[in-house]
Amino acid sequence: MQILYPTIKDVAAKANVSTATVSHVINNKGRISPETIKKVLKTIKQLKYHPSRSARGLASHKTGNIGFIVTSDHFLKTEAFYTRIFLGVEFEAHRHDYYVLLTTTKSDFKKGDSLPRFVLEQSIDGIIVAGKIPKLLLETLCEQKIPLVILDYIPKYFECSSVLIDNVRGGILATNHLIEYGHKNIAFISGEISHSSISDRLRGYKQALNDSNIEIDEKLIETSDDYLSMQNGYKATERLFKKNKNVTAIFAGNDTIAIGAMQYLKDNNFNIPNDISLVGFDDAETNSLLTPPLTTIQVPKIDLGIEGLQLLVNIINSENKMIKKSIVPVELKLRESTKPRL
Amino acid sequence: MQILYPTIKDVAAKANVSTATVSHVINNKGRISPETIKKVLKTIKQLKYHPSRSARGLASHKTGNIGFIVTSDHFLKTEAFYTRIFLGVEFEAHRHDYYVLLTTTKSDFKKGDSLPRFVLEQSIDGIIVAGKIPKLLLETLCEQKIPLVILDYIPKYFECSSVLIDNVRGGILATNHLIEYGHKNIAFISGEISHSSISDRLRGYKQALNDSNIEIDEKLIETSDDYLSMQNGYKATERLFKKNKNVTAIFAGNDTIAIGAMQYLKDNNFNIPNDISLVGFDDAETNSLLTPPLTTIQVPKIDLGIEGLQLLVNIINSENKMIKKSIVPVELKLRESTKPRL
DNA sequence: TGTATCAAGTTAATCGTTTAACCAAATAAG
DNA sequence: CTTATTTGGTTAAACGATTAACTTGATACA
Repeated sequence: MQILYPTIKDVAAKANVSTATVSHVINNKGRISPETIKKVLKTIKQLKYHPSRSARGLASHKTGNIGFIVTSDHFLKTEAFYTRIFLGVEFEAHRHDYYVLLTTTKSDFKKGDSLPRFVLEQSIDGIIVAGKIPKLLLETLCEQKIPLVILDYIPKYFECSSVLIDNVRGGILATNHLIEYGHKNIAFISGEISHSSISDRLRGYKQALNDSNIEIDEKLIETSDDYLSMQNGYKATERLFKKNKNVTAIFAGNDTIAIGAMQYLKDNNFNIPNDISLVGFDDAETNSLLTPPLTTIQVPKIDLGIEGLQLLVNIINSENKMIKKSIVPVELKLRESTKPRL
Repeated sequence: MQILYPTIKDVAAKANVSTATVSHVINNKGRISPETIKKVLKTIKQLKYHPSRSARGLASHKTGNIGFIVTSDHFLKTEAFYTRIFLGVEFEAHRHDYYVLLTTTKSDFKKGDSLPRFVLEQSIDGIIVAGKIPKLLLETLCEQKIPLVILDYIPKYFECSSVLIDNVRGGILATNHLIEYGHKNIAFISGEISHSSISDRLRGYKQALNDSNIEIDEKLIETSDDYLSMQNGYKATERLFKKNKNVTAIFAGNDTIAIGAMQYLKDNNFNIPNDISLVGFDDAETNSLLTPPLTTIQVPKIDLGIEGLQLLVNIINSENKMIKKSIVPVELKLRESTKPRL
């Protein structure tokens, strides 16, 4: 029933060489004369031959697949964010002739829980981890000695290759923007403050204030470790205004928090941007649909994925499995939720 | 360097049986006594053995992978829509122990262009096609005799297994909702009218009007074959109002078109929903962020993916490769962009 | 008692590559 | 003119499963 694909034997027979020669031509190995190479390549083309992945995998222990791991929590709650990273990875993988196997994992990985199937069944050559995953899982993965790159998260007490967003710089950009617009009472609100990305944004905020000789007022910093949801953005803003009456600008830890803040401000008859300027941090692509459109720090999620895959491919192809790190830049995306203070 | 995984031989040796017996136990084939099964399973657990995908693939011609094809155009322009479908497929694949290989393809597939790599390299057991893809590509895929399911699109002059959204019913629901709200001059606007999904929505619109004995006014129908973009939604609304002054409600072919319409209406000082009621058709998840939140027909994209994968697995496992079709229901999602006409 | 039948496994070929080890002819070196 | 080295391959053994065909001992049947 299934169509019969030509095998390496067919090519070898037709080209009057051994299968080893064909294999060598395909993989640019061994010593083959230019004429033979030409002849073999021509035959491959004629027969429309493509080596079987399974056979290659079995013989060479290279599968041509990359595993992509993200916790199901993250994926569901911040879908657009991780989806775009995945897309970046997938896009770049395509260029490098890899396929990406996506899997989600529980965020409460326990001892005895089994690793993603693609690890156990040895159907990947490397792993990309997107965002925070349980420490134990990460450790277990590293024990497998499979090349691994982690995106958008630095585990504490742990070294591994990673690609990060320049969160500190993003925090500085956002805060400086508000400072330049003449704001002095600039608040920072967020959830998940223990996540490296968020705490880095806060660090950027503080640094920018420092650099402008504005005193850091802890009452203007309203953080928690709750999830980055609209609800928690709403609540954080509520708490902020309970403690503080004279806020004129808010830098939110991410866009979802910002949308929650927006909601609170609308409910309490604050006008954005006339009364309050608001800056987010880009986890979503839909900010331009908001009223008013949200000024934010733009995170190149696709690029993050691309960079991650490139790094991984580098590691796979290099002998010395050294740890490499990379940081992708961010920029301010000016929209209508911020306004110079008169 | 790489950790050494146990092979079927290790299991066989330790359990004092042949590799064939182990294989039979794993695959529930052959005649093995309960005690032997128990013994083998125990050994497998002890050694933490997992069969290698590559080896299995080579020997049995089953890869455990599913290919997912979408045109890059669609994916980029309607990312959230296809992403969610992909997520549904991926989710269900996980349950069936499959992995999904995603690939994008150009929307102008020509004779001589090569098929997705996973087809050529035989690294998939079945294919899911999401949305409209070039006819020639679809035909070429079908020639390969690989089980295939197409989602959210029916090619003309072509039979294959598919899962579709109940677009006609969606059109009826949207239109009936407006009728029940007392609207008479209900417009339909859209792009891509030649796409089966859109033309079905229009059919639903017409049928609903008919059923309520409202005459169909062609001047109230403003369609084109342009892409479903906000810009084209804007333009379509503009054209609509040029021809027509007394529209009180608009049913848009999808949410993006609706957002474009919203923009036009705002720019021209129409109030939604007081002056004009607006209904979309759900391609996005972000409608609740709009002002006002958009009433729409909710499309269960995740379910569409799930259903698609189930159908595909059915086909893979069944002897007779007959064509199966499935339709997923839609429902009205009431928000604030529609209002009873006084 | 002799012969089928059946249960429970085993043997060995096979899937389509890769690759270490080998080889023959040509060239280079001394 | 030998002997070493290089060039351009080939041979055959893996890789780790699956599976058709076979075996062997037990049971059933006539």
